[in-house]
Amino acid sequence: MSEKILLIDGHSILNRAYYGLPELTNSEGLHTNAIYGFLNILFKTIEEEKPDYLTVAFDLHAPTFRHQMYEAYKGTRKPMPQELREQVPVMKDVLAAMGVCMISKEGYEADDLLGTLAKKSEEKGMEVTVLSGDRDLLQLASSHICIRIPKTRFGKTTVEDYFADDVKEKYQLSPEQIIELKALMGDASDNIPGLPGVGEKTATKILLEYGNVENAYAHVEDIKPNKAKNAFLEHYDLAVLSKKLAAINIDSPVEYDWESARIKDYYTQDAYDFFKELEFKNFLSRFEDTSAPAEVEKSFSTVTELDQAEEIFGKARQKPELGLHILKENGVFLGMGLSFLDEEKVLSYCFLPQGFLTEAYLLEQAQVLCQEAAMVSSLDVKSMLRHMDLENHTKMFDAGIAAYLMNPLKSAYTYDDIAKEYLGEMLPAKEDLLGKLNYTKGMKDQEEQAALSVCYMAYVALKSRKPLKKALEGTEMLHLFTNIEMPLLFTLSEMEKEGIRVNAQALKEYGDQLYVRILELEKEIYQEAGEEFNINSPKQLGVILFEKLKLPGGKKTKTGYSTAADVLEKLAPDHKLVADILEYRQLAKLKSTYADGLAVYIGEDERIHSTFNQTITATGRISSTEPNLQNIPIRMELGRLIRKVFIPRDGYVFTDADYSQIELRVLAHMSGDEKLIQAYQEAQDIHRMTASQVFHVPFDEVTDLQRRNAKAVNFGIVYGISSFGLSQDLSITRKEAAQYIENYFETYPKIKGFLDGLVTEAKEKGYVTTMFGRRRPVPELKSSNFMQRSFGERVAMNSPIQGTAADIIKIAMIRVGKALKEQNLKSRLLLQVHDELLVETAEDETAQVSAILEKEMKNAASLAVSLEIDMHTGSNWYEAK
DNA sequence: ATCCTCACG
DNA sequence: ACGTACGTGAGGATG
Repeated sequence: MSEKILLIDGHSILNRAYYGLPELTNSEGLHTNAIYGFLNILFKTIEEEKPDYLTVAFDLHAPTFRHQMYEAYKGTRKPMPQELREQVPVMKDVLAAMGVCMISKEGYEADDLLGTLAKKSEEKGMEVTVLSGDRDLLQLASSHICIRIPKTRFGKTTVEDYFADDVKEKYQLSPEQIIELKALMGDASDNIPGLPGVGEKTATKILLEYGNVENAYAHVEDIKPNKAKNAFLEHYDLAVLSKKLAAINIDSPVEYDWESARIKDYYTQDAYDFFKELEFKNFLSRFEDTSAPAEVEKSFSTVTELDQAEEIFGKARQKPELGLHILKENGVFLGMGLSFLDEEKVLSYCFLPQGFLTEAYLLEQAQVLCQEAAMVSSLDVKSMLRHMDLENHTKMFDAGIAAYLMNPLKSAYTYDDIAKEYLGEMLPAKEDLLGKLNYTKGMKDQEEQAALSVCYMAYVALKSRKPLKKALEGTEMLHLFTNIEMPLLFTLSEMEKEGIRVNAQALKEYGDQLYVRILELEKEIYQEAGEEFNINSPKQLGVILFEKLKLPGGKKTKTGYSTAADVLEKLAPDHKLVADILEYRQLAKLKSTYADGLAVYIGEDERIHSTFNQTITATGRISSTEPNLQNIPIRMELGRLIRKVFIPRDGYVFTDADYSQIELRVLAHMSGDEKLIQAYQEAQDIHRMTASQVFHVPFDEVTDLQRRNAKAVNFGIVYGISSFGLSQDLSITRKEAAQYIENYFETYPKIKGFLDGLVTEAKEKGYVTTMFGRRRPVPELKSSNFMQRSFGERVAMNSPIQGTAADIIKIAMIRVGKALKEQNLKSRLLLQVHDELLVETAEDETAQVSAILEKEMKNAASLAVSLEIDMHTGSNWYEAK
């Protein structure tokens, strides 16, 4: 069998990969998507073709012989974007580390080198594959030279193969005629001029008839489309030049030794280090044998036998420090990871619920371990607490929360990420081990891999504790972690376990009522529109409103017309159809998200147990999911009625307390603006006071409009003021909005200084902080994009305010929970909605609960202004607000 | 999977 | 000139 050589057009493939793949960077901010894509295509091709030789050709910056021929050739390719340019030298280094042969030559393009090598290799009797994104190369195709053109679209790569016959089939022309084709039609991307008015169609026709440019010119009078004939007469010299430009030089003076291109083992240590640095985890698995041995010995094993398990648990109970993870998916227990240090060796086990190793037994053992160990670390302590009753122990360490505090912008805190960042170890991620399988399926089909993943979780939890603690110390967040986040975790766990009672019957009736009206509206809308369509489809609705009925409003979103409420509201007064659609939307939302949506979460205990997530938001707030109980309607009366289905257990009432303008008070404190502080000390109605001071009118003469405007400005300040945003909100001009803002800053002079200071600080340090030291990085401030940068500025202004308010209510929650227990009350904290706490209060404890809420919420932080709350009791959530 | 819309603070 | 208010989660449509 003849030998095979693979030749690659380096820049062309990098280009393809760059534009075909989404942006990708490693932790250092180096762009890596082109390199990643290149390697992907390289590995894939090598695996498919199994070549004996490999060479990558790169262009140099030096001018080529084409420049001497044609002045305009200079401007050729459009300039490379910086994000791609920076990847080129790294790509070459990676290839060098892999021992891949590379060539380039002054005065010649990669095409010419590839053409020369392809032809020479063919002469030596080899099978040749040329990999390039450039169709120019098709002229090289023969029965032994295959041109492969990868196409990357939406992350998927398909490859088109061209031997000589394939070129003929696709273009009706021989490979050599591709040069003629280019000469006639030109190539914009290569800056090759063509004949005006001659495209691919005409060019192909001419070539089928006359074979080549010269012969066509000889018969120029017969050339069919008059336009082409004239173009030929006028610009024949141009076509001849273009032909020379398009022709690949297959006789470049390259010195090339095939032996140096022979494929060796490219899984070298150097390459491994590179892949690690670039964070190409998928590729690292190719380096099984050459991977660096870890410093500490590790062992990962799966346990399914009772006697084995008992021995391990016995050993673990002697250990001071454990890593633990309980794996549950969709409410099903799938396994338990346990890790500890044993004679300089880290042992990690995954216990699977099989035979005598029942779920109950394993969880019981886990609880015992948690009670007896001096320190237990886990990636998610709260999920563990679901299965066990633990007092608020200070010996628990939540590595997920620690990693979140270090960088709250990540979308997840997985063991492989934490290992990479805090242990410097590259562990295969869940996706590497199981692909797209979830753990439930993974445990069935790939038990070993899934179990290994569980081992890693316990292992990373154990090992990352100290580095994470160090990192928290170094960023002055250890106090925040130890005294706020960790205790809060226990409070949140209790809230989740407690749940909130919901009247399923009432909820059903509410939904049924909505449905009656929805059907009515649907009928009317179809009539008014003159046809039936899906009202829930913004696309279809846009066509009906703005094309069929030609209502004003035009385009707005990328994909078509905006049908958002603020757009429709402008049309509603004049068009009943639009008003009906708005009402329909409102009802449909209430029914799908709330009436129907909540019903499925009601448990056997009549209660809904939401999950409160502590590691989601960028600012430090908590979030609520499955279901979200932090966005239950209240602003519109019809929606607000839903709150009547949230009821306390028998013999209890609800006590609801919410902070009054906590964010504005935080702003007053943090800025130290005396005028705003004073305003809070004097007035109950801060918005009226603001209006009075900003618009220079006596307090009692402030009009409703003035108050409304002042309120909007107050909001705007907290959001990171911009005149545009304010103008949108108030439907005024930007100029007017800017005037309001200016007046505001004149009235409260220190606010501007404070907000500007936050932006400056963020630019200098790269992050902003809350009163309690919580950090939020603001990488957007470094962006070259104006929009992104402006966003960064608003974030820098808003996050310390929103985040400090979040810190304060977290402190209040911990203290309220603690006080309820210490006073031996039956009442329990159920929900937190950012500035509001809801307590299920035993009827005979209402006074104590009110006192606790009042005291703990008001005293959670000591500010220059007082923290005030509004408090209500009621027999359901509607009544308690 | 991603967009649009809309519910809350 | 750019094209937005800050922070979330969920449902439905659509590719």
